[in-house]
Amino acid sequence: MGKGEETRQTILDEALSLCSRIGVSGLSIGALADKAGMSKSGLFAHFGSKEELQIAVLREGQQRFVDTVVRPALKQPRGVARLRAILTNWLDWTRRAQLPGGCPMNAAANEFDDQPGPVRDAVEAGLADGRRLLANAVRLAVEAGELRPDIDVEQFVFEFTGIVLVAMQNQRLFREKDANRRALDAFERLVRDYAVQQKE
Amino acid sequence: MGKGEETRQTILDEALSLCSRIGVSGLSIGALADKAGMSKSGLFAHFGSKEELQIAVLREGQQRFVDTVVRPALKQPRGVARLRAILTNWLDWTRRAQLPGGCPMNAAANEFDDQPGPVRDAVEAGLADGRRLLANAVRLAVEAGELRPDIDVEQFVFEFTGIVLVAMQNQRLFREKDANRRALDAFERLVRDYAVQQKE
DNA sequence: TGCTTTTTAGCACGACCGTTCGTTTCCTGT
DNA sequence: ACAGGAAACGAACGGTCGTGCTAAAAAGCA
Repeated sequence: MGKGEETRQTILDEALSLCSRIGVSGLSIGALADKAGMSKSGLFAHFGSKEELQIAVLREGQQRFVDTVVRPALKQPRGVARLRAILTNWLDWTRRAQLPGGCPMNAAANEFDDQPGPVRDAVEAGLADGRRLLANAVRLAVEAGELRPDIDVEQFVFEFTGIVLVAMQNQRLFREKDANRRALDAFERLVRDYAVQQKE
Repeated sequence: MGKGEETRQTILDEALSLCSRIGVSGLSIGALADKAGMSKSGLFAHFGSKEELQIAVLREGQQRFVDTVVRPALKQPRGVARLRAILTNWLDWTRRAQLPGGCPMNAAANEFDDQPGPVRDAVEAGLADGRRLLANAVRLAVEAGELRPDIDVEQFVFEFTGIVLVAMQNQRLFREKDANRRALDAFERLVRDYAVQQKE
């Protein structure tokens, strides 16, 4: 890895942590350059525009999400266990990934849902990736015989995502300690409803 | 209502619609003054600081939320019907309230959850109000004999909020037409699980 | 080593930011 | 109609924004 790639990576690390606190649009090149210990223009040269920087940061965040949430969950067997692992990993992935300010992608989704352009496209693509991934895990649970074959996968993903979103809001805004427990309870209820009939 | 109050109100209307698109922190006094057709300093005088403006906007948004979502739902009888009305009103309240850019309070919740200060406090207080209100409606449904007496009210509110959050993200970011249907389906499942036993 | 390419710094730019101040215009009550 | 106060304005402030341009420094390679 050449010098360029190296500093680019440290910039992205710093940018990710900064933007987790103040958001993707709040991220400013000057402030980021200070954090990274280099000049504005030197940093700028790595990306060419602020938009490119924002997109690069989101991509970096997504990769770290995969590394922190998805990959470890693959060690669980296919089915509900893996879904549960995804949930629990997801619930505190920002802490484990050293992003004290919350999920950058989620923040970006709220900031850019009304601002057409490449950044919004990147956010949409990123979240769509997550949905596909989740849908796959649900289908595996069906194949494993743990969830009903006639399940509406998209509906399951919808409700699963809702649990994650409200848990994050509760723990981030209200600093509630039991948000994760509530999320798990909701998950178990969700699974119970969509589980294969044990006998009527 | 004196002249001052009058223009202050038109400013807040304009500010609310603007901030629904670009967020509370993205709201700039210059841009807002242009929209309102007055000078920066003239507008500024009404609030004294940007922070005060932001808080005033959030308060205005909250009142409009009550007028658009809560008040109409009170026409429904206490119980599940009223809860369902709250949900359906909530799902498209930003359209009916002429806020094309989504719920300002939710946007602010994501922007300010890491930025201590009066604005964050206002957001937290506002959302806490909503939770209390929702919890009350749930308790009325219990009293009406439609939900189990041993229900965990906070848990119900938690899951209800999750449904709303994911529905909004889906309709705003993915422009999905069936987000509302999915939300209603999820709601009915929620209610079914917590309904009084019809007979075992 | 020297040479070429890549990477970084310095500086300046126009634009916009929130805010202050002094002035002018408008409204209101008598 | 007029005085007094409220409301709006225009100009300016110190800053920061993103973005170019040019030169120096560093890195990679012969």
